[in-house]
Amino acid sequence: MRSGSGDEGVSLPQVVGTQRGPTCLAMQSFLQLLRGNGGPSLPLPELVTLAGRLCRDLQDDPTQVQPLVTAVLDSQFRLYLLDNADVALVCASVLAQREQHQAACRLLEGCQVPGGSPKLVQLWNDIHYRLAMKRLGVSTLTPVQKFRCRKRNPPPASLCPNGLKSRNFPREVRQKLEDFASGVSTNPSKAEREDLASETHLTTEQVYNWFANYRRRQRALMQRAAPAPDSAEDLTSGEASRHLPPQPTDHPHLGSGLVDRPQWSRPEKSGPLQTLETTQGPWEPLALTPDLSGDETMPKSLAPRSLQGGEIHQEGPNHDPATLPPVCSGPGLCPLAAANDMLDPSLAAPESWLMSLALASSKEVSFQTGQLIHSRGLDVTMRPTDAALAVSFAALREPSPTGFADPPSINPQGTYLEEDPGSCGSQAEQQAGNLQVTQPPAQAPNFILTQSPSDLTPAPPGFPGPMSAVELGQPPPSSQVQWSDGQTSSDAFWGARMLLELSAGSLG
DNA sequence: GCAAATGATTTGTT
DNA sequence: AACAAATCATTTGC
Repeated sequence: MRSGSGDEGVSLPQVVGTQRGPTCLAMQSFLQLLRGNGGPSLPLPELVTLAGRLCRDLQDDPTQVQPLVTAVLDSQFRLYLLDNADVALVCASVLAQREQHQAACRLLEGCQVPGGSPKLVQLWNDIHYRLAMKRLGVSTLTPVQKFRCRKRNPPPASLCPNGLKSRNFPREVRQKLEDFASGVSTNPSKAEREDLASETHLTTEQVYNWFANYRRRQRALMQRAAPAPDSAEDLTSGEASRHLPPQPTDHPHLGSGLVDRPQWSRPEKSGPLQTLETTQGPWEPLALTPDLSGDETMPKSLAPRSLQGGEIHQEGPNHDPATLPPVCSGPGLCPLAAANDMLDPSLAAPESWLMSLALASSKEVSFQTGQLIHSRGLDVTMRPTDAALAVSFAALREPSPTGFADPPSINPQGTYLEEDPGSCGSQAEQQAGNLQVTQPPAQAPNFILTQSPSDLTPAPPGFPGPMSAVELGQPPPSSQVQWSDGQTSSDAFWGARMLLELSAGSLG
């Protein structure tokens, strides 16, 4: 912004290209104009414009700028000339360089630059930084010291007539962006960003940055809320043990708009559960071996692996991603709003339950964080969304009538739900209620199938026998699943229904 | 005064 | 170009 320059369309002596000579022609004529007796031989506005152009062009040349500033400050037209932003900037800068800080500040206070000037504000601040450094006897100021300096020495209103702009976006703007992130997408398309930019009066780049920061910080929040140890030493390190997961309700947007991560808080000792990686890779399979009974230690096959750049790690023969249904990620497949409504971060990681399910069934299970669960061990390919998982989890916490029990041999110390099982229980109840499932308070934080599916024939009371993919409606790659009763449901929720029916014993 | 929040920038990758 | 990650600078809340 060059407010106050106003040098377009005025025929003035050329300065550029001649400024290196000791006798700048333009400046010589300018100095002569300044010395005019009784009034300038050039109309005042043009004189001001010429002064501004000279100052701008010569500002980096001390040998030229010094006499120029002296001439301006000694001129009878000083007050007019200083209303040009470039003149004021150069003059104040020179004064500041001469350690005449007070004079520079008075000059800046006195100039009336139309519309203000960010550069002059910056200079004003720089001058006060220097004064503060001098006072403190330091060579640099910390950002906070600078901030306080600015607060103590606000720039004159004439330099920023519209007031100092807040660095943060207005509340309404942020609200709009957050609404979009939680209700539509955290990753808006270019067209959507352009729409948002015009709605919020931000630039598309600002909108992009906002969503990038949003995604990043939501992930960080999740990682902080649900630290999954990468290694044994992580479990004992101060960093890992210092921060307990914050209450999810403290973060109104936690769980809103996060489409690539599960939202549940995770107990610290989540043991063999896969670390939540930040990748958005389509799959993060985890091959489980069935011989975990009674052993709390992490099996080798469960050692966390880093997953870089969405690379797919496959360790089991049944985990060819090409044969798996597509990740539920489209808005049509995973109604985000519904997911968010049902999502409850306070529920312990539902992967735990499904892992247990698979463990007990002596089969393999692999899962991708939050979006996809694949348990071929049950002849089921589950693709619930986060919401479905939450519901599934809630339903599965019903231990006895569904054939679930607490085999201490597999998960002897309630590893998955160590913290505050009571609150989890009430949450589970609430979640289950959303699907008309009566959920008693959780009495045992861990459950497991007592038998593998192959041993479940005949099924225990209320529990279905081994289920084939056909019986359960192996999810086609499409978005609809047909159930045995003829109903169809989107695959966003069929995993939940499967588990609900499973737990209610209505399947099979 | 400190920590957290926030917007922007830089760098590297796909 | 889009994106993630790391980082910086600034602002805010306590």
